[in-house]
Amino acid sequence: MQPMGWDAFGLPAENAAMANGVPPGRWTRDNIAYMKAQLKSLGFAIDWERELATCHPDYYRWNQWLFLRMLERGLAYKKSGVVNWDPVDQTVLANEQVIDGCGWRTGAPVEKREIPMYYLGITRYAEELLADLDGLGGWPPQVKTMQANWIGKSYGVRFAFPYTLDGEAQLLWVFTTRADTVMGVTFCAVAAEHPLAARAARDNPELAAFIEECKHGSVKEADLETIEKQGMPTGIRVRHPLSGEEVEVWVGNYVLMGYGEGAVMAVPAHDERDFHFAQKYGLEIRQVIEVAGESFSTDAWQPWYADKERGRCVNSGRYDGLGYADAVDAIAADLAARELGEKRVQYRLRDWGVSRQRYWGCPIPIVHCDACGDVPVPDDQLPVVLPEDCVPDGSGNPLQRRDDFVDTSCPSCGAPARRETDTMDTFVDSSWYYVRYACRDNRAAMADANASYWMPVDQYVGGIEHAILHLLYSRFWTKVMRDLGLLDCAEPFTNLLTQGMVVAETFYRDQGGGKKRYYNPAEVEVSHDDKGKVTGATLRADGAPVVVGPIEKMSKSKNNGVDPQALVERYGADTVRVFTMFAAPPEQSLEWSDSGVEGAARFLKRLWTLAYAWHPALQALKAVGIALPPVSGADAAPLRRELHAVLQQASHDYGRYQFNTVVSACMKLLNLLGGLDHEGAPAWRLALAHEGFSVLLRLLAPVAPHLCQQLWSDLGYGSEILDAGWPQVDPEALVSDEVELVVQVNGKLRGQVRVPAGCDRAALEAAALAEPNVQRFTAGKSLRKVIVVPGRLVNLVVTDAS
RNA sequence: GCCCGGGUGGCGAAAUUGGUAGACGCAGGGGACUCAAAAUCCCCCGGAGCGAUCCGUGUCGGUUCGAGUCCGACCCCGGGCACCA
Repeated sequence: MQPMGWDAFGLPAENAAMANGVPPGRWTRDNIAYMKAQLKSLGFAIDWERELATCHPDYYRWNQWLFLRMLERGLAYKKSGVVNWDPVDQTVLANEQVIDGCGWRTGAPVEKREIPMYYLGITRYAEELLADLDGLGGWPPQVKTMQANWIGKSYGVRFAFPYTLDGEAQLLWVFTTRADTVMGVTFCAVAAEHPLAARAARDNPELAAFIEECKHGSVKEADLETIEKQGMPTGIRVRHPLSGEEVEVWVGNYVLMGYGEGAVMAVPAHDERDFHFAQKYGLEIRQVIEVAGESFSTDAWQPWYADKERGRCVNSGRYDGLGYADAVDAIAADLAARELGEKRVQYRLRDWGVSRQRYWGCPIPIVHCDACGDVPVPDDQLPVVLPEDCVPDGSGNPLQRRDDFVDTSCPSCGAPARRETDTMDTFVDSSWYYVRYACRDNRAAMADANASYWMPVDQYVGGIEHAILHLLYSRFWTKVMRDLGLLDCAEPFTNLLTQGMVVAETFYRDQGGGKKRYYNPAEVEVSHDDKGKVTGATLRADGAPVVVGPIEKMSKSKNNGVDPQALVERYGADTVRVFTMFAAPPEQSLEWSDSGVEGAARFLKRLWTLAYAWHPALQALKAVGIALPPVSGADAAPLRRELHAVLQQASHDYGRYQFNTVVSACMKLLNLLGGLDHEGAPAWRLALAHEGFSVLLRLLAPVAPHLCQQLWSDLGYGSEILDAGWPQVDPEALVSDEVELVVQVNGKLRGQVRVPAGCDRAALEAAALAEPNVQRFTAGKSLRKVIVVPGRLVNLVVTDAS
């Protein structure tokens, strides 16, 4: 069970409050008391207020302390940032659609806002974060691939286009990974937030309007990539650094200010996006790369236009004939000679903006003073704590209206000053909680020798949705703590299991104005057609229809979470655990359904009944202290072979976290034991049952601990199943003197043969050819080849006799 | 749009990583027990065919003695895309 705190993904207490009808987002002292009680009733032996909760003042203290250490080292800094801003809509208040106890999800289009923000310098660790992925052998490869792509190391050239503006010589810097195409530049494009765009807009109202329009879009990469590419010329011209030709600067809505220089060179002939942009606005497309045997046309884009491997420079003066690598070298050297550029390694990764305009988060420990500027809160005044009785009303960050929080004095000069009201991203909280668990009692330090002793975490389990952000932030935070001498490890998690999402249907009604109200699956009656397809859904409360939305991961905002508590109450925890583990392997996403829970209940019931059927015989055996005879003989051998084969498979599957087939193995063992007659059983059968139950109970104990512990002691194996040790495969039991092989003819199954275990190839071939059904397919053909897969099959390759 | 996964019976899935496709369950059908029902137990259960056999792992193509598994193209679904956390 995952330890629970206030963040580290989802506030359990908040969910509990919502489930109990407490209006979400009304964070009053009463609610907090209620939530504490909820946590206690859920059986968490955590005094969360004193110890573990990541919102606890003592945890905030170290968030803030480390933030200040980063600030001292320039690893945290303040700069202007562009964020998405949900417009506040008071009418939503009535609908109780809430996010984060602060902002209200309105469904209205977002605006971009430019505000001062604090950033953490994760990009300084980009190289190490990338390189250390190689050492993470216990991580799923796809997670490492995702992180590597996210960091996005690329080799390129940073160079400048000189220009003169307002009588001053200036440089427009750009970055490109395709310097070999630089002679094909026909224009440049800058982001709407670029200073050059602002300067040009000063005497160009049309451009100013366009820039204003760009500000209304989203800053999300997904949206930027899918919007229609739009642009407008600035009228400003810059000089090509190599050819000296003048090229025009455009403002493009697809250029990101936060990435690279906020400006790009455009080579329409060899970049697909530039190509379409140039086509749309009638800009020049100049071919400077050719591939032998292909012909270039400005009519339509072809993938080879961007081919780095086969391309050669043309129409590029002295670079003609060079391939990609040589051309980049030559061009970079020439740019360097003019002091207008150099080779540069670039990362896609951006610094981590941690400022949030929300109430519920760790306060950023800064005081704003008119005289001294932004002053860090001194260590001895940490932590800066949140007022607990704040009631968000949907009109922005409520901290801004709390004078008792905001009004303070400057730590430097003592004059009246204002506290920063932005709080930290809650990813900060989740970046090191596992470190704090190992040294939670230490009031004097963020981490100590205990933390270093326990770290790194041997086995971390989390949802695949955290593959990039949370897991990358945690790795970064660990490296920062190491560099500050707080930890002696460089990576937080040795082994990683990424669970698939539990997904469920979403149900909603449109509230008008793009707003939606989501209903929990428990409140909804779903109708199906004969094939089991969903045909519609109605709300139980009023019988009127609701819209069936897409199947998505369970979340608060979509209100599609399903609480297994009802099942636990009806069937017991062991049954629900067996059912859950049996449903699918943990890495796979799973659409939640109750069907099948009956099967799990039946299985445990059968196990219990069968164990007690054998109970008197096994007890009697124990009472007289007879040593069990070895399980041997012709009757026992095949059964014991099966027992150990299943055990081998189950142990293997535990090793790869495939718990569904472990449960399946336990069911097979039960079926095997159920086939043994316990009435007046001979010694070998008693011994086999004794061995069988001991294996089955130990395999199942991690999944159904209560029942297995009880049976373990009832059947007289010992007092604690936890101390029993893992069952071991007996290699002798697996040995068989006969094997059954499949016979194929030309790859198609035609028969089976039983042969002695040590049978040689010739005898095997003969046996296969002798099989009557096989002969039907080989008669009159000539045998070309015989393929033998030991222990599995013989494949006879035949052709028509010629 | 980009990155990462996935697609197998009516349903959840398995196939020890290129070697008998559908293990183990759920649902369904039939039977036993019962006055009856529940529970329990037994049998059947991908499609076509009396059968031999043929077809079948999202679609199309390829490699191979042999492909759910490998390669190429495409379709659909899920996760992430930096302020949901």
